[in-house]
Amino acid sequence: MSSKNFKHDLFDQFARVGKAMSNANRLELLEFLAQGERSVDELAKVSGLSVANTSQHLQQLRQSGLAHSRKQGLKVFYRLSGNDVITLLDALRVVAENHVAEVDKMVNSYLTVKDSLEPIPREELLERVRDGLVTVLDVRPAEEFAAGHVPGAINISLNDLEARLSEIDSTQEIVAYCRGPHCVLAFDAVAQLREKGLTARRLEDGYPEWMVAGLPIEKVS
Amino acid sequence: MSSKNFKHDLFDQFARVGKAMSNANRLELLEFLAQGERSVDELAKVSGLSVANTSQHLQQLRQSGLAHSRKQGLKVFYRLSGNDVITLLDALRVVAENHVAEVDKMVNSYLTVKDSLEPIPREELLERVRDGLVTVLDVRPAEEFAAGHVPGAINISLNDLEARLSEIDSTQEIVAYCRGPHCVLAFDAVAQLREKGLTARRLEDGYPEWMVAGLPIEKVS
DNA sequence: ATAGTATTCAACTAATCACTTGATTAGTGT
DNA sequence: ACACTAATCAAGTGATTAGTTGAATACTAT
Repeated sequence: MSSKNFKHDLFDQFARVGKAMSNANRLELLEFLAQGERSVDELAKVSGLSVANTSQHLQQLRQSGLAHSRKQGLKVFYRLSGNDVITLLDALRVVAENHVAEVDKMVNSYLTVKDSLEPIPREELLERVRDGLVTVLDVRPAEEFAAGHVPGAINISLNDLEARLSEIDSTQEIVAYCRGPHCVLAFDAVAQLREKGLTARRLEDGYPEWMVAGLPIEKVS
Repeated sequence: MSSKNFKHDLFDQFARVGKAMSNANRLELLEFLAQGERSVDELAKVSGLSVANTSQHLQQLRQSGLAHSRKQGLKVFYRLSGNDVITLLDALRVVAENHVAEVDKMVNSYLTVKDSLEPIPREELLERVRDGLVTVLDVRPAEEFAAGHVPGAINISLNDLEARLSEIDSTQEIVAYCRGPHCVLAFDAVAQLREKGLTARRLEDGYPEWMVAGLPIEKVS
């Protein structure tokens, strides 16, 4: 094999991974997979894609090395092939945030009051949880919460938030998080809570980033 | 803007960055850009693509936010938009190495004697340079060397290596590096040096990674 | 002005991609 | 064996992509 071809073939392999991340629907599927293992029809439901389409996207993710699959009975479960994939997705997000003008514009315009929603970094949250100063609110669906969450967090999915508002200690600051740094659930939750007069902020990242950072996690047994 | 659309639009923006990395030629251009600013025709020459094709790829990189351009006289110079792009490319490489079977196979088969070429990590090299134990060899072309290199490194491009072998202190271990973790120049250099009976190893990363890690660098003034 | 160089633009072709639809395979429960 | 469900496959459509070629633009030097 000549050095020239070796080089090009190698870049071709890297490009396969890039291709896997070149489609919005696949990126959304990857974000769901970052929460934990999921079956094809769960992913189809939650992403709003047809089952056949979802299946095809997932197969591409598997072929590019980003995901693994496992068959159990009727169902096929997909999962990320490793935590390095979460690191890669976050690197993608960081670059997009820093250099794609539209991303910054979108994030800011979706949240009219940007400054007051200044997100709290992981380490700071960990400290304040230790000191008992904050209520941590996980606004993801119950299944995702069950698969792993920030220690001490309470789980109220966004849909139920209004109804279950009384469960939240309104004297403490609330820190909401969900699937990732731009997951809208947390943005919406903070907006709702602030409307009710509570003090609320957003965690800078989501659960997958917390987990990859090696911070303590808790699971429903 | 509904939350559903916000989410999808955001992933669409992320996908633009993924698209930029979904093509082998663009990834190769990005690796060259990671060495420093380059004009379109330099990039065309070194990548072996036509000028028009190179120009179009570079425009895509600019539109996706990965690169910036600057016109000076007749020439247009492109550069990476930030060091976070190097971080992203490395995250891509890591995932490909870990999960794309072909990458591992290719890297190992190109170098028949893998174990003896065990690369040396950045920090270890830095120590050994301080202690004066190794000769650091930069096998990139002179222009890239000039734009920045590891302190104390000598520059002999791969083509000239055989002719300039006498310039190398054959009593010391030699550590070769080039553009990135898989840059073949360093692989080839190590193979050549070993053939001549010298002790040679490869730096684990290339110059861009060294620079992003915040380690000291040296430039030709 | 004129010639020369670097880059981009515009038009086109072949290949690949995203998605739909309907059929097919694999496993479960009766 | 039969019906049912989850997932995949196969074929087809319209859209996008990578590349070529030749013309157009922008700047420099004579």
